[in-house]
Amino acid sequence: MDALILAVLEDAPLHGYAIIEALQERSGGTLNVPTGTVYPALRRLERTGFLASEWATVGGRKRRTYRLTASGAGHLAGERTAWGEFVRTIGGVLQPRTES
Amino acid sequence: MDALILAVLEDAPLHGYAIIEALQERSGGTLNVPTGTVYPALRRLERTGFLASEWATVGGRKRRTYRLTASGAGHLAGERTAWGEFVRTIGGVLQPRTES
DNA sequence: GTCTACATATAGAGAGTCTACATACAATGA
DNA sequence: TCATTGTATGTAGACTCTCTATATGTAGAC
Repeated sequence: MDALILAVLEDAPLHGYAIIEALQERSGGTLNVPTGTVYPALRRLERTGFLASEWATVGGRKRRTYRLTASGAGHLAGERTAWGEFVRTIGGVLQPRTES
Repeated sequence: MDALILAVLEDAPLHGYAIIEALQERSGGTLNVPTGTVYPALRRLERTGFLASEWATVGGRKRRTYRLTASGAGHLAGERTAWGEFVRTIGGVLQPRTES
């Protein structure tokens, strides 16, 4: 989850609600992330220093806009590598053994 | 985790300890699953009906050998499909956007 | 006699996700 | 005018899974 959020914030800063929409769009509607997952995750990522946030008011609505920090970008790079290794490992174990 | 266990039991029935070794072997040593993960998982899978077990004594040591049920095999097939979709979805979101 | 490998199992901590709820403003439509 | 839908943030509590640590016991090697 954390890596996904960092990934959508890589291109441009977004607020929580927009992040949820971005995740849905990028996944072709597959990913349906509830607010109870995203908002705690954002706070967690900010506390860790991977994100920074600012309040803004747009059209009478308050938004908390998050942006990726340098630290967060570095972490994202590591997560991408780890994801690739993870997929290879799990895929290798899950793969059916041919009997011959 | 559950799918990984089902996968290693697809070829032949194994007992808990052997499952841990099989997971390590298949992953090239990457996967190091502690007993506190495997044994509860095995009981869970048996309770669900995906596995069945029998006690055996080999060389003075007691073994509980688990085998895949038909239900478990069906579940494994579904999990493999789900894994593929999951990888595509996450990979798609995680993938860096080229700016052009 | 002690250490390592084999073998199973549980208790409790920790972390993350989900459901459900609470709040509030804007815009649309009946 | 009032209800509904969409935008927007957030928390509480339940739930599930994984991990660490611990407990127990046998077999074989040194």
